[in-house]
Amino acid sequence: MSEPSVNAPRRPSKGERTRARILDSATELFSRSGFNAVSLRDIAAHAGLTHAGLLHHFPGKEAVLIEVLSRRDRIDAQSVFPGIVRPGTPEPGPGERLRRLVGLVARNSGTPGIVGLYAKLSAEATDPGHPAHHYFKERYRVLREEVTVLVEALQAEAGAPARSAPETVARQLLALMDGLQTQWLLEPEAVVMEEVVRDFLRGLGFLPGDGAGGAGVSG
Amino acid sequence: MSEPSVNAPRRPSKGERTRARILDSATELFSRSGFNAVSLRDIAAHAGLTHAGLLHHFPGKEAVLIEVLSRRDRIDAQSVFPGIVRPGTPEPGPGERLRRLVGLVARNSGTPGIVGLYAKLSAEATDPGHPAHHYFKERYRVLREEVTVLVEALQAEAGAPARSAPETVARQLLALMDGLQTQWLLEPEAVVMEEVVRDFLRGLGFLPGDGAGGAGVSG
DNA sequence: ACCGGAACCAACCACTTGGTAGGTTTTTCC
DNA sequence: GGAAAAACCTACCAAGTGGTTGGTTCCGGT
Repeated sequence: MSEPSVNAPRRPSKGERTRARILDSATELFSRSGFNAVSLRDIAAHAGLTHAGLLHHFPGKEAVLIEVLSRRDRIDAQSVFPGIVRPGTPEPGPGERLRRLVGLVARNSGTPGIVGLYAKLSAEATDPGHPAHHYFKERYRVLREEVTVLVEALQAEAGAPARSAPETVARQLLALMDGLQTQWLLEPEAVVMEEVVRDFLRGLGFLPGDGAGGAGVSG
Repeated sequence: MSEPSVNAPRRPSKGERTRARILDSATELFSRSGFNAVSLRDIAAHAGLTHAGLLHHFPGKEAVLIEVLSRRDRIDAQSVFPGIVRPGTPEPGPGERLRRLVGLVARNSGTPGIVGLYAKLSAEATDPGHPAHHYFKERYRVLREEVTVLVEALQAEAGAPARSAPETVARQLLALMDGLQTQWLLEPEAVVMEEVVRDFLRGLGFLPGDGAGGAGVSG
C-alpha cells in the first residue's frame, strides 16, 4: 500500500493504527459538535469498534481530547514556529514567519473541522473545570509570547514608530483570528479570513499596502 | 398571553415571576458551562422547582436557550443601537455610539458569566444542527450591518481617507471583541478588554490618539 | 366564598452517558 | 507453530438525560 519512506519503514502495529483511527474520528466528531456533545460510542463507531474497545487504547474520554489537541497543535506549531517544537531549530525571519502565519489562516479555510474544534473547545475550556482548561491556558500563553516576539521584530523592521505595545498587538492579532473563525464558521462563503487578517496587518504596516487602490475587496 | 404594555406598574403574576427566575438561573448556568453541559434539572433546581415544573413554562430546553439569548440581546442592543430595538428611535451620533460600544465591552468585564455564555454558545452554535444556529447567524448579520454603518460614519468623520472597507473593519472589530473575550475568560486578570479594543480603535483613527490626529470625538 | 385555570410535583419513560468485568479472538514475536 | 500479549467484544452498571402523564395545590378574578 503506502510507503512511509522517512525513517521508520516498519509498518505500525495494529494498535498504533487503531489509535490513529480513533484520534482521526475523535477529531472529526469533536470538530463538528464540541466535546460535551460527542460520546465515546460515537467516536468508537466512527472508528469501527465498540466503545469498550476504544477504552482499551485510552484511559478515558479526557485523554482522547488531550491527545487530539496536542497532536494537531504539534503539526500547526511546527509550520509556523519550528523553534517551539524542536528547540534548536533556527526560526525563519519575521517576514517569513508572518507569511507562514497568514498561510496557516488560509490553510485553515480548507479544514472547517479543525477550526471548529478549536473554536468550540477554546470556548468550552474557559470553564476552570473543563478537562482542557489548563491546556488552552498554556496554549494561549505560548502562542501569545511567540506572536509578541514576532510583532516586536516586525515593528522594528517596519521602521515607523510603534504605536502600540507588542503584547497588545499580539493579543489583537490572536483575538482577531479567533473571532474571525467563528464568523467564518457561521457563514463560510461570506468571509475570507485571510483577506481580513491581511487587511489588519496592512493597517499595522506589517504588509505592503496597496497605495492608491483603496481597500481591495476582491469578490 | 396579555399584551405587555409599556407602562405597566402592575405586579407580575406568579407565573411571570417564576419564568423570570428560570431565565435568570438558566443564564447563570449556561454561562458557567455552556448549553450541552447543563440539564433542565440543574436549571430547575437552581430556580427552586422541579424540572417538570419548569417544562410547564417552556416547551423544551431549546426554548429556554433562545429566550435567554434574546432577552439578553434585547438589553445590550438597546444600550448601543436603540434603533434596532425600537424602530423610529433616533440613534445617537457615531461618536456616541462608539463610546457606548466600548462601554459595553467594559461593562462586560463585570459579568464573566454572560460573556462566557456568548463565547460558548456562539462556538457551539456554529454547528448547523445546533438549536441556536439560526439565532447566531442572524445576530451576527444584524450586528455586522449595524457596525458597518457605524464604521462608515466614523471613517467619514475622521476625515482621513478610509484605508479599509467599512464591512471589513466591522468584521475585524466584532472578531476582535469576540476573540478577546475568550482570552479574558481564560485569564481574567491578564487582559483588559476595553484597553485592547481602545487601542485598536485608536489605530483606526476613531479615538483620539496619543498625539497625532484624533478623530472628532469630543468627550 | 367559590371555582376554573394556572402552577407545580412525584413518578415514570425510553434512552444515553462514561466506565468496568471477563471472556474471546488476533497479532506479534521467537 | 505455539505461546504470550495485545486487541477487542458482549454484557453490564449506576447515573444521568429530555420529556410525558396524571394528579394535587394554590392563586386570581368574580
